[in-house]
Amino acid sequence: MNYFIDYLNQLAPLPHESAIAINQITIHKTIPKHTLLLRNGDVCKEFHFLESGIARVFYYKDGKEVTAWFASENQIVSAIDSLFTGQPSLYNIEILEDSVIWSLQYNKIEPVFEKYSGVERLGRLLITNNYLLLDERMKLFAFCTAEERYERLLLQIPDILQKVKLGQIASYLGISQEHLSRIRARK
Amino acid sequence: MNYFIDYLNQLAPLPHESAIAINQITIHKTIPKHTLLLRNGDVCKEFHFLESGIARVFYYKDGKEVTAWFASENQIVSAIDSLFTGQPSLYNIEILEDSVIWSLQYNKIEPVFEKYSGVERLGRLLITNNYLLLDERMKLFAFCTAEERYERLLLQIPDILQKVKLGQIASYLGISQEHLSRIRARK
DNA sequence: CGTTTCCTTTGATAATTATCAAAATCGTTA
DNA sequence: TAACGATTTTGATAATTATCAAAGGAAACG
Repeated sequence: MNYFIDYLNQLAPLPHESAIAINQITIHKTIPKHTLLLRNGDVCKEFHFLESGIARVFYYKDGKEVTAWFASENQIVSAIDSLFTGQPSLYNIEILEDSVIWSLQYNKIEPVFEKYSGVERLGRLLITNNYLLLDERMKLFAFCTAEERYERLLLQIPDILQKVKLGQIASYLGISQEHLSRIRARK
Repeated sequence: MNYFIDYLNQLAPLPHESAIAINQITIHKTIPKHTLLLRNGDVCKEFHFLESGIARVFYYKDGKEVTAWFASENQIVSAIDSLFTGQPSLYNIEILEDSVIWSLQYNKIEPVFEKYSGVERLGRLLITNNYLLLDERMKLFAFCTAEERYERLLLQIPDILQKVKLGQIASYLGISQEHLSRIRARK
């Protein structure tokens, strides 16, 4: 039916009827680069599936932007802290390259959960997946040096250097831009 | 009925029938301190609710123990990375003080999910909660100095100093034991 | 093109934190 | 209470990483 439904379907089989229900609360958009999908302080009400393009999640620390997450094709991006709590988010979501996305309106999903227990399961698997990703990121910080984290990121999103500024990558790795520059120099 | 069911019930209303179903796959145990509930390399097959006592999750890095998580009364502890993937865990789970726990046998939960969609929802909320906790921990590392993280931990588990060795706390905070000792000295 | 602006690299220095070794403290038990 | 083992603190030094400033390059725009 569409990329987003395909993605969900691969997490858990999604009957046609519930696929339609999800489709009805999902908006397909083309977003130009530099768009802010969410500004910190706002409540996040959607989560976005990236059909193509690249996005980053960042927050401000001492007035400076710090990247918390990158998302590229076939990934979910959202401010989960806000989406699930209804509290204003600390995070900003920025589209870095022209992107095609599917935005699911989370405030309309409750009736769909009620009606289709398979969707409830999908929700569980989706958040479980995201938990595991976050756990991976914690382990990466726990086990690996900045240099190793940098190499891992390159494996994960090989063309990230072409699309993202060095300072944004450095803050994602938890180091200063200068330090990342020096790490790259000695290779 | 029991502490664990009470806890679940407060996440989402749990009909009597499904409470019984959960109860049937849950084991109530008293665990003496220093017990290893899970050893790294093993697959985690349960998750544990702490009725009383304290536990920690740790891994080995360069032969040294590093604490990833503390859990105390009314909290869940598990090696979620392994529980949900079936892969061997990097984590160890150790009981630090004599504890009373409820261990849910996760490999028996699938039929319960199938039968009671409310339990599926509970599973979703449970993992969502844990996601938010992990996100908090990430933010703590992102936004706060080791000193602030230490103070936050004291607020969260005030008597942790009485129960846990300093080195274990230091590794949880991401610093050396000596450094934590010095942080404490200048207060 | 030439110029302007933004981004990355390089250099020098300072701050933070780790490491190693030894001393001090605490708790337990003979 | 004395003595032992375990834990924590302290001191000295080294390693890591940040910060600030300036130079070099690359991209964007007239």
